Amino acid sequence: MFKQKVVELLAAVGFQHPLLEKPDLQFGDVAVPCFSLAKEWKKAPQQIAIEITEKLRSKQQAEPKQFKWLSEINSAGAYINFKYNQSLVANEVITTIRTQKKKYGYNQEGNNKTVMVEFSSPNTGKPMHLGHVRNNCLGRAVSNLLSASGYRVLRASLMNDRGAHMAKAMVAYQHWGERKTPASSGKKGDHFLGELYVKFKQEAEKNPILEEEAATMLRAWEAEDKKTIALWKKLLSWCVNGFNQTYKEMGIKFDVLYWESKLWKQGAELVDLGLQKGVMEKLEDGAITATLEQYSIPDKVVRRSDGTSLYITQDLYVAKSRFDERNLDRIVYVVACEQDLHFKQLFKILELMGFTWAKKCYHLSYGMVALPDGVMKSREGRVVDADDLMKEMQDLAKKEVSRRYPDISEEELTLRGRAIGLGALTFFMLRLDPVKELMYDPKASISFEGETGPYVQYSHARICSIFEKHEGKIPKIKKPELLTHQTETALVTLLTEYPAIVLASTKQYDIHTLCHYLLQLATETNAFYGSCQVLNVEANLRDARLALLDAVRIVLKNGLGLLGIEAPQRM
RNA sequence: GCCCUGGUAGUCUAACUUGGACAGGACACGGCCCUGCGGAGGCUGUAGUGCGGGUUCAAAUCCCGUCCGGGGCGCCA
Repeated sequence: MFKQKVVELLAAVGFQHPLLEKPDLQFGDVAVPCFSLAKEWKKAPQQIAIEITEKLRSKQQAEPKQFKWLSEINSAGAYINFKYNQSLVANEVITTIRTQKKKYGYNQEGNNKTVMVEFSSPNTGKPMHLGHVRNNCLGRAVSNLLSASGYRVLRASLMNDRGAHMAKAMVAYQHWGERKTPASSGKKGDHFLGELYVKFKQEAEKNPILEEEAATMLRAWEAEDKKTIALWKKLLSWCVNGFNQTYKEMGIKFDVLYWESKLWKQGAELVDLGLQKGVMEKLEDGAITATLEQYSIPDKVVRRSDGTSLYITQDLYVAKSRFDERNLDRIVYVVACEQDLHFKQLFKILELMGFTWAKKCYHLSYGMVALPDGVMKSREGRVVDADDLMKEMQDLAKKEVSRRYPDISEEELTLRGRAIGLGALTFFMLRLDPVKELMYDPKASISFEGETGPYVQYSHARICSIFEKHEGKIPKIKKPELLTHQTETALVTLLTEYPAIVLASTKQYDIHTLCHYLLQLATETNAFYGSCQVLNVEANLRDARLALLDAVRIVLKNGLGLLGIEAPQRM
């Protein structure tokens, strides 16, 4: 909120569009490099910095009121450094945070426009794995961030509930299911099916006839054979029940579910339209392809020679129907980088078809999640199962908690274990730039030291503990000018930056930026304790520090909330 | 083979869009703080831009080449 004032000040002395940087503490709170003006003004940047600083200072003398939020303006080399009037800034930011509470950091960038975020989109018939965990975490965080930026968010998932993988599970069930059910065997529905799927893979290697059976099963499904459909529905409902348990465990909810089984034939009229518009052309054997070669993208077949449609045909249809029906401002597809080309083709076709909303489609691509010894592939049987992983993390967290608090109740232990275990997992998934491949190292992920979710949660809980010691009293800030220690002013400055971090994180889908901000805030808070006492000091100073910590606590909780992580009061 | 993407200390990573003040942080390793308002902490030391060119007053950042990793190139999803 004060950066904007700096921009205005500079504009008043003829420096348009300055770049604001965060300098080293010794220099000030905001720094502006003058290199960009060197050419235009035909002067050395150092000289420019001195001149602008002089101008600002004389302005400051003329109208001191306008500058009361600034304490110093200095030039240093090619930089102009601004130092805030700390007590004024501290008072304003702390009061703002404590007034807005949960809403601090929100903005109205979205202006209530609607965005759909499609994520997760699992294949039924197999349980979710580590890759889905990253996807779910990203999808949830992006949704939360967009929501905080004033968008109406529709969380959507496209369930891939038909096709070869389901047919195989169905064949496997007929052979080896022995009339068992998830309930009778005490298994989660998706795991129950997952085991059948693996069984099919193993048996099919020995007995190729099974593949033919699966193909027959798929044809029967497509022909809507009654018995086949009944079997499919039974297996599907088991699987969906299983998924719902996983989503519940993660705390993820969807607003809209799409079912491939209801959509897979759609899109024919778009292909006809594409032909009319010359975006698509018929091949010799009757298949139809979108011609993209002139845009350096490989052509893409959108209708088979037998007249049936393909996955991308469905995607074309689904995109159009979403924009037609829901007045969307944007769709964000959270899908792994394997499908980069698919989305490139999809978006290009939509654009060539003349849909103006095509440019509002965004593929949030993320790198593969790997195990230390190679990439995860379900058929290799080295899958890290999502449910197992979440349970493992919670067990580890519980172990840590009970080691520290042996007398804790089982109920409380479960709550904390859940918050900490899932927090660790979620933060681990979100702390990296999405384009980077993520190596899932079980040992590193369970560590509670370093750049982790539990570290941020710990900082929050530690503040809560101080308030508890103070009998829950939350004082007003009376003398913000007492917050003069280096660690205090650093915290205040960090707090002012939070809304800008949220906005930047949202605009660029850079969730890891928010993660790093929270780590920094947590580190700075812990450093603060090292040099400042809170409760055992004079009352006005104590209250000022408590007010500061209260604001930090709110921001930590808000930030973790956006990431989809709980902020427990005790750990 | 072609296309996309990444390469930053022993390991992982930030900054790359918009080139600028000693490349920021974490883990590991070494030293210190050890009856603390929660040590799940703080302070501190060592150590880094794959390689080769180019543009620029200035390059981790932009351009070209090269090497290495990952992904993709189906009338599969």
